[in-house]
Amino acid sequence: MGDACWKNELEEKMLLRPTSETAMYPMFSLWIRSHADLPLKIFQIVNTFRYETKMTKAFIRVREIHFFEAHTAHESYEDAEAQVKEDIEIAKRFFKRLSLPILFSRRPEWDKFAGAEYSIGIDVLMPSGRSLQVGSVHQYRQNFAKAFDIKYEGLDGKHHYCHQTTYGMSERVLGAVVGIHGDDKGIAIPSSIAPIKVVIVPIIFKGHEEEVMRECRNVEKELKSKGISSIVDDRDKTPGNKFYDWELKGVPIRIEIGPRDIQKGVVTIVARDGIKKEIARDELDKIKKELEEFDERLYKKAEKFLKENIHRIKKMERREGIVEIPWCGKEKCGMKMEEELEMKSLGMPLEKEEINEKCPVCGEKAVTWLRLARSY
RNA sequence: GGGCCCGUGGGGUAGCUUGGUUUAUCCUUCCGGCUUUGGGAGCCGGAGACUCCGGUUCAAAUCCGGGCGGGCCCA
Repeated sequence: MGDACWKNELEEKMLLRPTSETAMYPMFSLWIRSHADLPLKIFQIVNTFRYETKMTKAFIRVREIHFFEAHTAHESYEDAEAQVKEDIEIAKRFFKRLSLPILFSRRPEWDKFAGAEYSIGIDVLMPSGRSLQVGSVHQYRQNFAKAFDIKYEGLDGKHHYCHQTTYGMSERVLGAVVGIHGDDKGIAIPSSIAPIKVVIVPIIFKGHEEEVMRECRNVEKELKSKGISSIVDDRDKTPGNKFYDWELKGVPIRIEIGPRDIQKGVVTIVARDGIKKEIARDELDKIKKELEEFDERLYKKAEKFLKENIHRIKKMERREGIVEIPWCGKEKCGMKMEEELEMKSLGMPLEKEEINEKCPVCGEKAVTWLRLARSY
């Protein structure tokens, strides 16, 4: 950041902090005395500022980043490795709940976090065809422990350096939700995070006002008692107007209740993605399943897009989305691919896989696939 | 870091080139009323703006300089 920031007096006084590692690890070295203190797992939410003057993009490239991150310290490399595996499992569950398909890639050496033994990036593919990193897991081994003197006394009575990991995400996750699930009508929010899961729109006809409103209130009350957050839209607007409004805001399910529904003993439900059906008035429990199915459709749609846009290619070839190219593992060849394809490396797939291809740059035997994409 | 563009009611805009007949246009929004309601209804009434500072001029939303804010491309 250098003098760019304090050359001129700022309107707001600000305090700059160094990286989390630098701020936290001197404390780790005080807190950690013996193996009984391990594993140590610290979670924090912290805002970091990046010197971005131009090219900011809401959620995706911001000056103030809202990070949430986990720092762990362990006795052994194996314990730290187990933590990394657990982090990956947590990420799978977390992003699945957001209906976001993700890719794990082990970043190439030249692109790992400085000080890490290795870094795993969690990426999504945005509708623009560009990848977006939404999370990272780092294995630090003893690198930081040695730098910050983080030691514990083991059962053997000797002092050992800890093994550390970190795991973090930011509001980019929201950018991914909005970008991937959004459409021309507005955003679509998976039910797991939708503040309002169901909106009830009364379809009022002259002479049925009270009857319809009463029914709407009853349905609302019932849904709430089942733990489904819902509201009745009783504004003085036409139903069509309300439909557009709630679609813009991304509410997963809309319930329409009019005289016809009451007469038939049903409610009409329409999911944010357009699926419409009637369910019996006394089977409102089914809404829960409808919400799950909505989330699953969001996921499937995004997964289909991701799969259709991952291209395994054997020679240097420009494609939209993400490419996977056989790679010998040499930095020089990786750089060449980045340069020629005008893409950045995401890294290697975590899953080990036999590969009988040749690196298209040097012609030597490939040891892995290298993923590349235009990224944010 | 280099280059380019833009700031007009809550949102979107016209007006700016050629300064003055503009009480600053239109759509939307918001408030009140009547009426209507199964995909953006209608009528009546009301509210709401020239980013800031300086300059030129009889006169500035309009021209000039700067600040602040925003956007895009390149590194």
